[in-house]
This record gives sequence, structure tokens and C-alpha cells, in this order.
Amino acid sequence: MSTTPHEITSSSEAARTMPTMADVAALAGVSHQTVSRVLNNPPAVSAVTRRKVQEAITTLGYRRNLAARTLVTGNSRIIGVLVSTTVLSGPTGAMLAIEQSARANGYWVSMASMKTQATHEVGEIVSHFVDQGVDGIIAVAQTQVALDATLEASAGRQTVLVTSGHVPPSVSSVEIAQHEGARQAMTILKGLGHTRIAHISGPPYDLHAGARAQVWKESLEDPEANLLVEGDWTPQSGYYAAMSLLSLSKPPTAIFAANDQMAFGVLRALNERGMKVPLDMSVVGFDDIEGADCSIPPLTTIRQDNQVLGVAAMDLLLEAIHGLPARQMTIPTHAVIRSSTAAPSH
Amino acid sequence: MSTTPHEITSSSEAARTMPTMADVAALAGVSHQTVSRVLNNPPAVSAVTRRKVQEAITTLGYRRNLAARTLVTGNSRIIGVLVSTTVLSGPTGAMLAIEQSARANGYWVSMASMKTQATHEVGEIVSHFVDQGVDGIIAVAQTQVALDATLEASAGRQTVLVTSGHVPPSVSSVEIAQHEGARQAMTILKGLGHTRIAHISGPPYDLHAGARAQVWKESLEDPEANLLVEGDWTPQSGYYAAMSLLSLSKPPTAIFAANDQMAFGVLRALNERGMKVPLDMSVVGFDDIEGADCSIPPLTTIRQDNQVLGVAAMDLLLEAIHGLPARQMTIPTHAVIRSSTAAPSH
DNA sequence: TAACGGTATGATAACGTTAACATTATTGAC
DNA sequence: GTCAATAATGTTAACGTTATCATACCGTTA
Repeated sequence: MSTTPHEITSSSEAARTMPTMADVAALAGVSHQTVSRVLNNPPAVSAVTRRKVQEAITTLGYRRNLAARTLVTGNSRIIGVLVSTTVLSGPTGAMLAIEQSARANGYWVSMASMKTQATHEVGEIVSHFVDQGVDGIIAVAQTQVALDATLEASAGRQTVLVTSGHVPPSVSSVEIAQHEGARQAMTILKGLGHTRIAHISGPPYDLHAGARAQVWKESLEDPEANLLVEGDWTPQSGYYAAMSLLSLSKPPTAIFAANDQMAFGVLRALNERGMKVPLDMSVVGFDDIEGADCSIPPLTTIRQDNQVLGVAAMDLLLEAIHGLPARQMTIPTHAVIRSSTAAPSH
Repeated sequence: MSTTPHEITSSSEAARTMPTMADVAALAGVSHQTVSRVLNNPPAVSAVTRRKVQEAITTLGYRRNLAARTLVTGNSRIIGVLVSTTVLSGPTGAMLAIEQSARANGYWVSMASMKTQATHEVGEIVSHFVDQGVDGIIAVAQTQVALDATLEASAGRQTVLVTSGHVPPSVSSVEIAQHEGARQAMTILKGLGHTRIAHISGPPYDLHAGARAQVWKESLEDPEANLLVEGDWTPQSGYYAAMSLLSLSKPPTAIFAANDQMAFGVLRALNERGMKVPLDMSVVGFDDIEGADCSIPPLTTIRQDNQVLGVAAMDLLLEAIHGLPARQMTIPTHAVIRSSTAAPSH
């Protein structure tokens, strides 16, 4: 669904019942102004009072209301960033699609990117969103840790997870059908007659990488351990992984790379070794990023539509904001057969 | 510079002097509540009153204070989006770097992406930022129109432009040295002995595209019109552009593509025509995107560091917020010579 | 001892909006 | 022509902070 802009919604009980500075003050036995001082100018408060206040804050789980602060101070500690939409693939592509869809529905986006996906970092970001009074949260979580940390910190706010990890049924989520996609890749290769199929996986903690590697393993009658090489999504890692596969005493006849970037590295490695693709080796990627149709040769891959993913995430969030029950969605993948796959020649 | 988080700054005179609902009400001769109604529930107000109020609003340039609205309603019409940093190149890479740098300095980011870069769209976005009470605005503007519209709508807020267009000296800006970069590309090719160098440009309205094409033209003694082909940044456009260049009666010996994606398309076209790179044709790209070192052959290109660009933009914004004078910065480019360039063989 | 300066705290008033209720015109029915 | 219902507007009170000024208390000095 795609809802038209609407007036003020009424689903912010969470915000309504949140403890206020006055509550903290009452519990600590001081005035609310002293609480404010503890927050903004700690040295102005005596050590004993400060501790009392801090204890009250943690006891109540108090969080400052940033709208009130902005109203009175006139500044928000927020900067606006304006950027053109260029990237269509990956989490960033999904984010841009979410933003476009949000704005079309009368919402705006507060964005934070995470380097580590560690519990601490995710928690800090999500807590800020809550402090800011957001009407909802969409998290594009690549790891189970990030996913769990989001739920933990979201404090009952409407939340949609974009992930292929495990999500409780009470929370909406969207995923791209990772298993189905990986199965399509393997079906293409097995359908051509390949039996010795190698896999270059993403990082082990990554949910997508895990799903794709798992399917690779399950699709093979007798998966050989040395046909699985771990990469890190970069073309370079694909290059080196391919090199190591080629140096095996019995190399594979096909390589399934967990993303297109690594597949590019594979293509280059094969080219350097004088091997023809797809004659001497078939290669399948994953993602269908921009440029996948212009590699040499054009890459057979599994398309993930991050635009659709982003729009779906926003739709689910709107549903949640309107009080509809949570649900899980799956976006299908599409096999895109180009010129990097053929039947094995030996 | 990279400043540590600091307490409330005092540079929001703009916000302080902004007209309020009461001002509008006074001018229109109604109560402030009626103004509120015109904004939130127009049919509840008679046509004549509504018009008076709307006139007063435009006369004063009134804009609703979103912090106050959020405070009283409990919802913000903002959603939080959490995403992992994957993209390093292009405007999106710069945006992610800005966000990381902002957060490291105690700021948060409200983000909007623009599809069209039209005045209307840019104005709407920037106005929202102002309404939201942002402490500053960073705009990554690819066109002069977007740049001008940003300045027009920024209403005196601290602004930093990330662009290679024309910026008034009173506003801070960062650019990547487009001319220098293009000159490096041309120097590489001319240094190898090429004289018939073609250029595949970006879209004409794009500032980067314009700068690169201009340098191409100026670098040649006698630039032939038919050696300039217009692309649209996509690999496909590079592919077709290369095909058209190859069908010339006197084809070039080298191609300077305005970005790496188009260069990939060029490589594929040459490969299909059975031409060896760099023996039969040299190719230079621009950007040094991820994967440029794994094309076939690895691409000679001009590196733009969007991370540095983003951090510099945030630094300039912090300077502006602290009241320091505006200044312009230029980030240098770096030639990355790989295997797609050589002396002409004929 | 009185006056002083500094420190720690409290009381009260903004900030600019929307919510809730009160009031005043306006209309229509009988 | 009166009354009730409705439409249009106004009045007042929140929302949760920070800013400003006032107060109480302490130790020091003349």
C-alpha cells in the first residue's frame, strides 16, 4: 500500500507516558531546574545532589525531550544534508528509496549510518531517534546484533526492520528473498551441468552472506570445504579468492560469488590467468549492481531490487503508524542471465 | 579542523527573529488559533478569513516552528533511518562521510535526497530544514540550479555547499578539483603521445560534467566536435558512446570517459569489437570507484576522495556555526595509473 | 558583628505551537 | 419571531525544556 499524506496520528502513547524532568526532580527531591543543570552544566551542582539526580534519571529511564529543548534554545544540534539520488543498489540504495517514499507520504528522514553495527553504536543511534520524537524507525540491519540492538532500544516506537535475520512476529520486517535468490543462482549453474561449484562468501557475521552460503552448501550433494572461500564483499577479495580456487589441484568449473563486486574480481583473476568466461569457468554474482551488464563478459547475476525494498519498508511503517498489525514481507529476487555462464567444457 | 562537542551555540538570530503565529494573527486581525486552523484544518475557517491569514503568512514569510508543534502534539512527522555505511564514492559517499563526521561532533543529520534537482524540489527541502530549526545545512549540489535554490531558501542559516559551481564568497564551499583532475587525465593521455582523444561527457547540466568536458576541449589543439559524445553517467551510455566513436571514419586512439561507470561500458564495447586495451585504445575514467581496479584491464582513472570531501564540508560548517568567516576549500584529485593506458600503436 | 562574595538551589517566566472548551454570529424550521 | 442547531472564531491552558532572577546558606573579612 502507499498512503496519501494524512493529519496528525494518535499513536504516541510511548511519548506521552515518558518520564519528564519534573518526575526526575520529584524522585530526587530537587527542583526540575537542578535536573536541567545536571544535564547541561554538571559542575554547577554539588556532587551529592548530582548523584541523587543521576540515580533518579537511570531509575526512571528518563530521556530529554529534544523538541522542548530546541523550542527554548532555538538550536537543534541537527544539520540538514541535501544530496542527489545516485546509488540504487545496496543498503544505501534502500535508504534513498525509503527517504523518497517517506517524503511522498509527508514524512522526513533523520538518518544515521553505522560503521560497526555494534550494540553500543546502534543503541545510541536508536535512542537519539526516540529522544527526537520520531514517529517511526526503519533499520537496515545486516547483522543479528544490529537487529537485536535496534529492537532493544526502540522503546516501543513503531519499527520496521529491513533484514534477513530473525525478527519477532510483533515487529514488521521486509527482506529480500536471500535463500530463494541463492537457490536461483545454484539452479542456473546446476542446470548447466556444473557439479564442482565454488562459493565466495561475504563476511561470516553478515546475515545475507550467511543465507547465501548456507544455500550453496545445501544445494550441493557433497560440498567440499575447500570450495568455500570467505571474502569481504570487495572486488579485491573476490580476486584473491578466485586465485586461490584456481590453484586447487581440482579447481571448480563454476564460481558463485556472494555479490557482484567480488564477481568482478573473479572475472579479472580469470582473465589474468588466461581463462575464458564462460568457456573455462562460469561465474554468477548477486545484486545486479549498476555496471553488471557491462563487465567482460556481462555478468549473470541475481537481481535484488532495493528500490522496491525501501518503498515496502516505508509502507509497512505507515501501516504500523496507523495501528495495523505487524507483518513480514519478502521481496522476490530475479535471475538475470547474461554471458558469464555456460555448460562446463570438461 | 575537527572540533570537540560543545555546548549550546548562540548563532541563531535567524530563528529568534522569525515571525510567529501571533505576528501573523495580529496582521490578519484574527487570533493565533485561527492561524493554526488555517494551517492544519483549512475547511474549518471561512474563505475570507482564510485568505486574509494566507496573505499575512506570505507577507511576513511565516514558517511554522516544528519543534513547538512536535512538543505539543507528541509526534514529529520524522522517521529515523538506520543504515550501514557501504558506499564510498559519489555524492552518497560524501553524505555518509558527512553524517559520520557530524555525529563525531555531537550533531545529527536530517537527510533528504533529490531526484530532479529542480528549484522547486530543492526549495521545499531546504525550507523544511529551516522549519526544523537545523543549526546548519550542507548541500551536495550537482547543478547550478540546485546550488542557487539552496542559497535562496536557506534563509540565512549557516550553509556549506559541496559543489564545483559558482558560490558567493560569503558562503563556505568545498569542491573536488574538477579541472585539475580532468587535466591530469588529459596529461596522462597526451604524455603517452595521444592526439586524437575522445571524450564521453556526463549530462550537460551537470557541473562536474561541464568542468571535465571544458578541460578536455581546452587541452586539445584542435578539438574535433565528433570526438565529443554525451553520456549520462551510466555504463550503458558509455557502451553506446564508444560504439559510435568506433564507427567514425577516423576513430580516436584514446577515450577519456567522464566517470568510471561509463569507462566500464567503453571497455566492454572495445572488447566486443575485438580491440585490445590499451594496445588498440587507451581508456581513462574518473572517480576511482570500487571495482575500478578489477575491470579488464584495471582502469586508469582520477581518484576523487569523497570521504575527505564530506569531512571537510562538516568542518567548514562547524567553523561557520562558531562564527568564523566563510571560506572555500578544494580537495585535490589523484591520478591512478593502471593498465588501461599506453602509447598509441598507430 | 555586620557586611560581603561566592556557591548551591529554587521559583517563575518564557519558547511557539495545538487541544479543549467557551463564546459569538448565522442559519433554518416551526 | 423564537429557538435550536451549526458554523466561525476566540480564550485559556497545556507540552517539557532552558533562561533569568531571586533566595538561602556558607565562610571570610573588616
